[in-house]
Amino acid sequence: MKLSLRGEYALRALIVLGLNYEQDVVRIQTISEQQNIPKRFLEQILNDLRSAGILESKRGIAGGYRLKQSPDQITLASVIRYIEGPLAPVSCVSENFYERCSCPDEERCAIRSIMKEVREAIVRILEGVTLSVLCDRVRTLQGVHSNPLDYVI
Amino acid sequence: MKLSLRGEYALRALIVLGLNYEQDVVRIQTISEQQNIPKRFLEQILNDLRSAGILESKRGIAGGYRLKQSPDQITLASVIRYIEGPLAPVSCVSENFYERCSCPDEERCAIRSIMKEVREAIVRILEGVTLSVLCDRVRTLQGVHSNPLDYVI
DNA sequence: GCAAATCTTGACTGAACAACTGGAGTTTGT
DNA sequence: ACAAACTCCAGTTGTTCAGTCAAGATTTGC
Repeated sequence: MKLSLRGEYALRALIVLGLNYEQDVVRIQTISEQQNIPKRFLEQILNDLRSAGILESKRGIAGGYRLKQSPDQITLASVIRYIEGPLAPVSCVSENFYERCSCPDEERCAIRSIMKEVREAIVRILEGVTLSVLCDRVRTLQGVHSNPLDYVI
Repeated sequence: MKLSLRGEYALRALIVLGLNYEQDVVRIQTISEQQNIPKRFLEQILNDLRSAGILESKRGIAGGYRLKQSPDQITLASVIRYIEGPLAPVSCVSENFYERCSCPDEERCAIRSIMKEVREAIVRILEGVTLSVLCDRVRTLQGVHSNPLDYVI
């Protein structure tokens, strides 16, 4: 698993929206400025998260994005799977993106058996961390502020 | 961490050479045919491993490659770091390939703290697996053969 | 109804990387 | 000297990454 900038931006944006959960929608530009993410690029990413059913949007002059799912139902694993693809280091050990690899005997492949362990370890962590856990961690790391949009992630 | 074909080929080749440790050199072509790896590509990869000090080569008509280090001194972590780069999912949590990321406060970044855990888990596994462990696992998975070059990895 | 701000969609680009392929050169054993 | 092997450099093809741009659709305030 490798997190590209795209994935990192997605997580940063989700945290902003998570801290603002059940409030009004947040504008792309607000997130873009606050998190220093190129606006056009962020547009794409948020749209992808909307197609994934994680966000919902409101159009027009008072428009913006908002979480559709509850923060404690959104795991890092699911977000990263959606944005980046497989969590496993090789796709022949991936559950969700399995692809056969070129080795002659997959069942008895020693490399594969190690990579399965790696995959397990990664999944165990990322399935366990929800957006609400992440937001809590932000609050802990930064202390309590009055306005959630002030958080530096 | 994501293992590209290049990295997978490197590991497969190393296993062949590991099973043949302290024997004669093995020719590129032998490894290529046995493991179904494009010869020219494998050439490059073995050369890289030689520059890394992991392999040594012998030129000429009876030439080929051989492990330079002992199999129990070669960890998967070191091989993958050399061939692929950082093990960490983002380079701002990498020990060996650290790069600052774009978030405003790295020390208090919640994403970073999760990614550190992921990195730790990956490293713990891959530092613990040496080439000799891997070769043992191949022998276990496949039973004992007379000729090490017969192993299907 | 109109303007302004916002999201939506899709195409486009430039750089980097992956996975090879080719060819010329060098070393070595016989 | 010669052929089989490795070494080194260069180029190719295709894909992904990280954006950018343009044009369109939607909503709201006035």
